[in-house]
Amino acid sequence: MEEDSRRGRSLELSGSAGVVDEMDFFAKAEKERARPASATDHGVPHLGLKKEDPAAVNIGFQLFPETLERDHPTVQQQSPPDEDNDAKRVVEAMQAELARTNEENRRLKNMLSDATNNYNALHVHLIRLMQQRNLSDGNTQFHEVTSEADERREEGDEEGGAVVPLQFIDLRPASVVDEESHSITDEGTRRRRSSSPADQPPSKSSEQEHEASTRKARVSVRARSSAPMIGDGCHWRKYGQKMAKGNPCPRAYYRCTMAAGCPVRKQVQRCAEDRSVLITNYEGTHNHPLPPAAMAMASTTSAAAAMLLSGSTSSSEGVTNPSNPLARAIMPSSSGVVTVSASAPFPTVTLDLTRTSGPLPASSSTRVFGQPPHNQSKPQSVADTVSVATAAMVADPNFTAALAAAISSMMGRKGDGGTHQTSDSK
DNA sequence: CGCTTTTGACCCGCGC
DNA sequence: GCGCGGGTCAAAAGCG
Ligand SMILES: [Zn+2]
Repeated sequence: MEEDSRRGRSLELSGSAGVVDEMDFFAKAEKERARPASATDHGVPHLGLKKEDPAAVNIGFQLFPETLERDHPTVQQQSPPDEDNDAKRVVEAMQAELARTNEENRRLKNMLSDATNNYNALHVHLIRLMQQRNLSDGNTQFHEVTSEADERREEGDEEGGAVVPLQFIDLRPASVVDEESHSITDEGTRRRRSSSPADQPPSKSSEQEHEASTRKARVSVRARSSAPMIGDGCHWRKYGQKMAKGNPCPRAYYRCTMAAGCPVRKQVQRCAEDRSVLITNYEGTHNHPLPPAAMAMASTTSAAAAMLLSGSTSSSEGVTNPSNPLARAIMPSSSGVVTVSASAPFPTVTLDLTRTSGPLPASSSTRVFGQPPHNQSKPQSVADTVSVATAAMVADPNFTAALAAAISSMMGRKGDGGTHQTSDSK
């Protein structure tokens, strides 16, 4: 009976969930409850951003103060103190300067978070639009979408506030989407242990089965980090650990505990050759709002997947073209290498942050390969591999640059140093 | 106290 | 049918 109840629960979860897909990523959600730039108006170009209540703004990215301060050299006074007064004054001056810098830093941080949130919302929206487009009439021009997105940006921010209420994109292939079937009999449905066959017989419609085969996209993140696990804004409970066969490093299994029935699972494993590389595999769909920090990655990856999936309809060309707005949209936030492949039963998005170079992300490249899981017109061949050197960030230099900088800096230092906090590891 | 981690047992799909 | 290997469970141990 236990197992039965469990099964029921899992079912309930997937069913209750709006059925969305996504995954989270790092960024520890540290509540910087600090007072935001109070009266001071963000002297930054507002990209149609709306700043909501400061308290809500908390982002994971932490740009280090050092950087900023370096930029903004504080008052240096080499001359030895002739008098105590002088010295004091100097100190005071420095303190003041410091305070100011801090303040500015904070402001920037907040702004960044705002931008991120907004961006995420927009991002998601864009993706959704894309999918709809692709759905309605297969391959359309992306231009329209682009313009729409732009408009959206100017006005859009309803969701841009704090903890983005809006869920994630469901990147299920069109075939599944159009049929908005609700309860997803997840593969997790299969439960074992003991036997209480008294339960209802598994009556699966063929469609459901089909969907099951489609499964959800999986996301794997490769990042350099010596920490046991990268914090991604969610709480995870470890439920297992196994030794990989040809690999001395064990693999750990986690489950999301942020919400009662979050079916999201993830497995963390260390790369065999390069111990400094941590491979995190996400799978499943959160049924609760994610912290903004997590959202960034989530939307990015799912966006990538969506692009692949939907783009496949109109042949890979659409995806290949660097001018593809979607491609551009995806790149900015992930200054790494995104690899999407749908060869497996389920599409897989791979975010590679291994070679995250410090400076600006002009070097991001997207690699897409794979085919739609089920596409009658196309052969299931291994898939063509397309490489796109994305001339990313064309849109908003300011915004994008800031975001990129924040991310790269975060990863550069923290990741390498092996300090990727484990917000949840406790 | 409520939570997470630990850890051996167990389930299950798959190839032989 | 059997063995294997990946994945999961759950009881007990830890921890703040
Ligand atoms: Zn979750």
